Amino acid sequence: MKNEKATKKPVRRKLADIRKDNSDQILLVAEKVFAERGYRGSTIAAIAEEADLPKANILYYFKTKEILYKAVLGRQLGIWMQHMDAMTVDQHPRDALRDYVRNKIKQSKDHPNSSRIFAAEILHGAEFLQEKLRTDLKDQFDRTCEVFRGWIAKRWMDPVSPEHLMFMIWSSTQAYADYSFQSSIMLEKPEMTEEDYEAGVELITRLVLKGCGISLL
Amino acid sequence: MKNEKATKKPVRRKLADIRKDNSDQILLVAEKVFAERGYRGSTIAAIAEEADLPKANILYYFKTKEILYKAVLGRQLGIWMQHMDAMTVDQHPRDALRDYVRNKIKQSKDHPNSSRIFAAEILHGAEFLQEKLRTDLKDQFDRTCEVFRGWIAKRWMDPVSPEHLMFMIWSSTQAYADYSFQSSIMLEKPEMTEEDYEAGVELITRLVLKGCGISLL
DNA sequence: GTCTATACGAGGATAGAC
DNA sequence: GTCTATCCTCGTATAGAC
Repeated sequence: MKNEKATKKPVRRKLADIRKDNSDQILLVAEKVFAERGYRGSTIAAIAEEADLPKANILYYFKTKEILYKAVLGRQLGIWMQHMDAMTVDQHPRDALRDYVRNKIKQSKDHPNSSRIFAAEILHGAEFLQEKLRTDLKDQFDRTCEVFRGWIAKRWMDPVSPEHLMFMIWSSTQAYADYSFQSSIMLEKPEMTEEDYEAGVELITRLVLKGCGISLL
Repeated sequence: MKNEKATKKPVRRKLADIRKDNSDQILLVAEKVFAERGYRGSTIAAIAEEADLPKANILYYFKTKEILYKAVLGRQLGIWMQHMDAMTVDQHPRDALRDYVRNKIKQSKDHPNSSRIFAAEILHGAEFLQEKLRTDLKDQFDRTCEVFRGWIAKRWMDPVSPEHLMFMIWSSTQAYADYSFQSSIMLEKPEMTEEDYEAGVELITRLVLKGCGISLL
């Protein structure tokens, strides 16, 4: 066994574990900072301070700021897409769409930072994310559009454009993360409540279902 | 022959006009750069280069980068809100909402930069815009919600939440500017066409009207 | 593996010539 | 009103002690 002498820790932890814990912690903090201030607005110093570590330590784990940012993006892509997959052509669109809208808004509530990072990234041309959009997201998008087409073929919903329906659901649900600062100002409260999100779910579900000719019951 | 007044412009123009022309030109270019790269990502050098002027000239007209950015924001707020005002309680919601959606998407198409600047600003906490949101936009928002309530009272539409309906219309129409990079990737085209915007108008109008119990005819 | 000190470059802002 | 040269701060990244 090598390097046994090197460990000063009383607890026996593999170096790989320490590394993973620390880099997970950094990723978590970086996600928050990037979401709040954007890629260029975020400084390594700010991330370091938030993580309560010296600057150099951040760069020990992630060699450059760009590498760290891409790591954050990559980690979030799965979270961001995970619910699209749940819709299948065998389900009735009433249930599938209702669940999707609910889950997507719940995600906006629980992980607003993932959503904001993606939104900012796309807004500015998806410089770092373009390739993943063209592959991962595009595949998922096509599969989901295919499900919508299946429902239309079964006469379970009206023949609306699957692509634009998807855009509408994405944007209106994401708004509950991306524009929540604005929404809470309009609603005159310090921040959105559970009831506000619930009202959003209800309204969007209603518009989608009735709009596509699917009865609500 | 030495052109005796070569240093001066041959056309007699007031200094005030020169100033206005130049600052207008700078604002136009700055709008583009800020939209593409965000506030912190934009450099005065980049704006100067795009405007084909030296750096110092930009700062002669706008003392600081922040002042320039706020000028851009202020200039766009009107454009961004102008169509909300057009909806009145006397109109039938079928016509008013259809026109609003159409105009809002047209705006996303014609002025994508205004929309992107606002979206980025709000995403990151509306640091520079918060006051204007609390006053100008909030007032307009309240008036429009009041119009919706009037329609509901007249039984012209179902009793849906005016606030969340507004959020839904804002976000889904704005997406045609903010997320157009993503949308065009999903649609597998270099950029969105006239027909794509038209399909968006149609889908959103349909969902809003049918969703609120307003007949389409 | 952790941290201090520092090199180095980018970018905002200013002085002052023309 | 226009522009060159320059200052200076801030932020990334590295070297090297512990």
